Amino acid sequence: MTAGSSARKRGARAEVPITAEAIVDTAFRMIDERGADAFSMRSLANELGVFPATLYWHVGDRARLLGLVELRWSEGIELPDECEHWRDWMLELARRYRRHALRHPHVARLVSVERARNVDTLRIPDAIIGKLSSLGLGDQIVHAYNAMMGAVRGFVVLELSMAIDPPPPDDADVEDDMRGIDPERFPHLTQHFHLFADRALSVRWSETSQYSLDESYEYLLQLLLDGIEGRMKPRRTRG
Amino acid sequence: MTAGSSARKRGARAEVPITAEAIVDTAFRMIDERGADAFSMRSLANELGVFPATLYWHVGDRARLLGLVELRWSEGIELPDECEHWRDWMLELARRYRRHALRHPHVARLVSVERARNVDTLRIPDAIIGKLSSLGLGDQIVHAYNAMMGAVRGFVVLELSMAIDPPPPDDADVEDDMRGIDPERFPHLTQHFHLFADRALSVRWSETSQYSLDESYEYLLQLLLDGIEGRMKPRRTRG
DNA sequence: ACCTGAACACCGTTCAAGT
DNA sequence: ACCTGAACACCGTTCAAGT
Repeated sequence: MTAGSSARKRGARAEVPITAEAIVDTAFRMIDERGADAFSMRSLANELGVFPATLYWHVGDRARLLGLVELRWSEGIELPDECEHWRDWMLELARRYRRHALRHPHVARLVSVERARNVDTLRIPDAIIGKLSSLGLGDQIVHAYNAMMGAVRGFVVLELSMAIDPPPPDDADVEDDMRGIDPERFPHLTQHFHLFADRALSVRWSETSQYSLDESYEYLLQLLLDGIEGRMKPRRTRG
Repeated sequence: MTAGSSARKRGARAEVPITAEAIVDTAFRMIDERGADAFSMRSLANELGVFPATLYWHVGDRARLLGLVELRWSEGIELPDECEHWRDWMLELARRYRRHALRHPHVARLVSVERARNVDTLRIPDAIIGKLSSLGLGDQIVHAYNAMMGAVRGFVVLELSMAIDPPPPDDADVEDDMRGIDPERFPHLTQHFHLFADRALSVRWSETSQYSLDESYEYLLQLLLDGIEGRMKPRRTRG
């Protein structure tokens, strides 16, 4: 009984037939509940009660499987109603994106980090382009798109990697890191430490910080949307 | 001669002594020149002519080694002169950061993606905080910092992952993907395809696209800096 | 202090062979 | 068409033992 508990005869079919869908399902659940480290082609096969080679028959290789997991994940994001004003629409989409990522941090991180062979939907990109195209941005539309996409997705990826990677689990190093930073080398951080402690990218340690980055995210979105708005009308680019 | 070409006697020292520095050096070079896949603790040990266990004695484990590689990489970023106006200073730093990342794409991606045990300098964060603190942002300073950090680093990470992950190497799929997108499902992308083709995040395929994201990056930076500037004076947040 | 040699417990992927 | 069983070529990490 190398694969699962019910040893099948060589070449016999599984009693409950394995499908690509069931594989993606289980992979998603494993990553979501037990973390990325608990997932491998072998552990997944074991969970399903089949041999690893079976997975390869159904979904290709690991990269393609992760592509399918990414697709399943992204389908969980619902687009806001079309009727909304573009600014509220964009704001709401960005919020939903981040909320969905924080709800499935392990999945969101793994698929955005590993070379997943793209089964990319273009569903969300297309919707964003649609909204932006009505703003009279001209050829700048592609830059507005890239700026939104890069900043929003990037922010969330960084947030996830801080939330997931356990910083060196040296017990009460918290206090050490806190007041232990060298005021000579890092004078500005020292001075404003009360504002940044456990609240800023690169200055965070407790994996589930009591302080979320909610406000910073909102701040970023306002910067982006204000900026795009300011470039809409034939008002000059700067000044 | 399992390790290197010159077989040493059991327990004998290496003729050229291995140091932590030499290990980080070689790791950096391997990742930089041959890509992340060519790097492993074993392949690195092999390159240095020692057994894997030697590395563990000098640098701890893989996560710590990557932390050191990250540190080495980040040291290659020089801070702009202090005398510059804050806006030009910030702009220049952001440009240098991206330039440095694009110069060492494999290193920059691997260390930003893998759980590297943080040997983080806080050199750059401290400098950024210093600049921001002179703008009269009040408590918003932490959000300005997070927004800049998240958007800039995030944009670059996404750009790198598109540049590195070889999209399915199906020869002239370029043309297939180009006009092959379903106009029913993705009407907006279809309509503005000439603007986005190979020029936008999620809509890029050739790994060394002739179109860079330079302009989009500049656009993003202007949005961010304009926004921060607009929130400096006791001028109201919106309107 | 520094390194070997071997072992442990894993990986992803391929493939002939079975039903 | 679908799955087994075994193999190939790797991993990261640990540890007793040597010098």
